[in-house]
Amino acid sequence: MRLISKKTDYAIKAICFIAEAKGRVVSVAELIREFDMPRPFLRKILQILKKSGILKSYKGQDGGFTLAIPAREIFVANLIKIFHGPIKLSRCVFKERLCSDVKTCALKVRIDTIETRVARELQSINIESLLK
Amino acid sequence: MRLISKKTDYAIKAICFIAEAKGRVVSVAELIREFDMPRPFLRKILQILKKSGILKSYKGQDGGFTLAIPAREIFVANLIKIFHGPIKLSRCVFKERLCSDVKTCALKVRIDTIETRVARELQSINIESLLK
DNA sequence: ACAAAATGATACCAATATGGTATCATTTAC
DNA sequence: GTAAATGATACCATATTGGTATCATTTTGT
Ligand code: FES
Ligand code: FES
Repeated sequence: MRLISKKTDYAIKAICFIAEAKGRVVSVAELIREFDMPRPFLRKILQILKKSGILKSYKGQDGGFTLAIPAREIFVANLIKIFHGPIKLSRCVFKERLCSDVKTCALKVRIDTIETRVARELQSINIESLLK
Repeated sequence: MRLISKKTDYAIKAICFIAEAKGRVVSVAELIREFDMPRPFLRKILQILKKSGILKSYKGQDGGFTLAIPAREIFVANLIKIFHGPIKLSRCVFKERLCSDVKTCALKVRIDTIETRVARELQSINIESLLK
């Protein structure tokens, strides 16, 4: 049970590095020189980030990536969502007929509360706040 | 990413039912009559709960399970721990050499804060509070 | 024109965690 | 002694996550 998977973690590190380059185009080659990540895996991650509108990419020699939006507007919650879908920590396995009243189910209510709080906190962490 | 897996959910439901029987011995047969759970899977879960000291078991005809400790003292966090180990939502994939200073790593600090809060809240939900 | 260096797209495989089954041994009540 | 229950254990199925491989496309520099 993890909030931050490897994908998310690699993504955060890469985005931070790209953010610190302040507009200079950063290639995968440069990133793996900096971090110890599997090259093809990182490539896949960056491609997804590009498709999601977090990064801009430049093909060809001297190509690479830059941020597509300011670091201040990229949130950890966004990244988790991109790789793992919406944050849903509980998922009741009992259908209507088994839980006497889903609306007021004590367990569901309490787990949902925790879930909402976690989601809000993850939404409050932006990349800018993680830079040196 | 879920806080409550099927194992945990089944366990909670079963424990609640056993708690509501107020000391009467409850068999797996009775539980699957009440809930729609796969019999061998539920058996495995109950065996683990027994080994963990949550349930007491009685073999032989008319056997089954009762609570080993009061419902008030069984917490959702305990059950998650039994089936999935300690609650660790983050797990940094970067070793010392990559994170400039693990002690003050901004990401780690913030995720750890969330984790601690979640763990505390799950620790505050006991089975008694989930009974009808 | 062409080669080198980069990303784009896509298919595939590996490892792990979770969900679930099957079988036989043991105990107990009647 | 038999039926009905749990104990123990090995095994399998499915989903998620982590990771590789390959080829196509684009761009830069000579
Ligand atoms: S048991 Fe799932 S909502 Fe109550
Ligand atoms: S990157 Fe893991 S502790 Fe900082």
